[in-house]
Order: sequence, then C-alpha cells, then structure tokens
Amino acid sequence: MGLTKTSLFTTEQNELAKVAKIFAHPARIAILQHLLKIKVCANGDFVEEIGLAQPTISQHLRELKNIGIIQGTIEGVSVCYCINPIGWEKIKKLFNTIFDQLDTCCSDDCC
Amino acid sequence: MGLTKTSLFTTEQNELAKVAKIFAHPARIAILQHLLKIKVCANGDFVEEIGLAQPTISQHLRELKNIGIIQGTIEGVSVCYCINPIGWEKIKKLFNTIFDQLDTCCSDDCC
DNA sequence: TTGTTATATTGCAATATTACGATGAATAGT
DNA sequence: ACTATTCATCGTAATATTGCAATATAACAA
Repeated sequence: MGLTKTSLFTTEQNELAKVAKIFAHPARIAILQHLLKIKVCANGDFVEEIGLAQPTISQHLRELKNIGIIQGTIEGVSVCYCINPIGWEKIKKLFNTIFDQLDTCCSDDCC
Repeated sequence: MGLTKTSLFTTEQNELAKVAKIFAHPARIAILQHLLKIKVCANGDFVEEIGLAQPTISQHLRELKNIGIIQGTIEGVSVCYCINPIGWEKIKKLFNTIFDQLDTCCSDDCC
C-alpha cells in the first residue's frame, strides 16, 4: 500500500526514519559534501556540480532545508546555502544514540 | 521519474544512500531496537511486537539482512535473528565519516 | 519598463516502496 | 502419514519518490 503505518511506532522511531530519508538519496549527500568542502556559503552552483536539472536540485535543497540540516538566505538574485551546525549536530546525535547502543550489547556471543 | 541517477554520484555517495534507506522506515528501526534490547537472539516474535503482518515483517528482515546489519540462522522451525556486529560497525563508520566532517568546518561564521 | 539571471513551484510520467492475502516450504510433534 | 507452526515468497494494490519541462517569481541592470 506504500503508506507507512506511523501510528505503530514511537516518536523517536518515526523521527529517525524521517531524517534517514534525507540521507537516502546520493544527490542530497552530494549537496551536503559540497557544502562541507566549500565550507562557507555556496550559491546554487549545485546544478553544474551535480548534473541534475535545476528543478530537481531545488527540490532536494528544499527537503534538506525542511529537515533543518542546511539553511538558505537570499543574497540578491541568488540564494546562499550552508550547513546549519545546530541541525547537523542534532541529527548526528539522533543517529548515534542508536549506533552507540551496541557497545553495551554482545559483540561476539551472537548466533 | 522515480529512478535515481546513480551514475552521477560516487560509490561512497551511493553506498551511504543505500544504507540510509534501511533506516528510513520506523519498522526497521523498531526491529533493530528490539534486537538491541533482547541482546542475544530473538526468534521472530517481531510480528506481535511490532503489529505489522508477517509477510511485511519478513520483507523488512530480508532488507536488513541484505545490507548486513543483522543475521539470521535457522533454529529448527523458527529463525534466530541477531545484530551483526561487523556490519553494524561498518555502517556506523560510514555515517560518521560524513557526520564528523563538520568539526573541521565553520561552526558559527555561516550565513 | 524591459530584459536577464537565479531560484521556486506546478504538473506529470516513470519507477520504487510499503503492506498484506494467498500460497509454499520446512520442521517438529503425534 | 497428518497436522500444526514458523517463516519466506509471490502477486498485487495503494502510496511515495524522483526527475524534468513548463511556468512563475523575484531581484537586479540597462
């Protein structure tokens, strides 16, 4: 049916799933990596950098902005995008609260 | 068109996207969390634990197994699932190589 | 005002994902 | 052999995602 039954799950589980979706496309990862490399602000040279059509890039940028991992400010005619450090850390922590739970668990006495 | 243009991206970007997809559904997160809680092996009581139909759970388990984050061994009539520590760490590292790149970057001199 | 440039939005076609009923395969107990 | 149990697979319907052409919007320049 294609419709995730969110009501069955905890807020934390749904939240992590929503954030993971952002990373679930190579174009969005490429955008993030480009912003990390440029370090300061990159106005939308993503189109030639990545090779997807302008509306497609714009769509990916919007999703990244919606989740709060990047921010964009209008700079005259163009828009200046950069990483949102607050959002970035929040998302990093969200993943690592799951990842770090294995340490307290078994390591080789598994099946 | 619903078809990701993987050829435009690096192997690393495509790999991370593929792994992130696994986390992009609350049921799969719930399965992982249950396996973390049980610590040893869980035979498939996921159906009543989570509340999705048995074929749906089976499908999610297969995806988790395919990516190598869990493993399942046949135990008589039932199957014993547990976290694969090797795969877990590999995936954790994959995410953190991206996450940790912000430290060397700007923190508040952004736009 | 008119034209240009940069980005966002809309609408739509193609493909992917999610969920489940029906069915199949394997094992254990009687 | 028969039955019950557990799990996987198949087929399919409903929904989501991806990508782009066409169009809209907004800021600047002449």
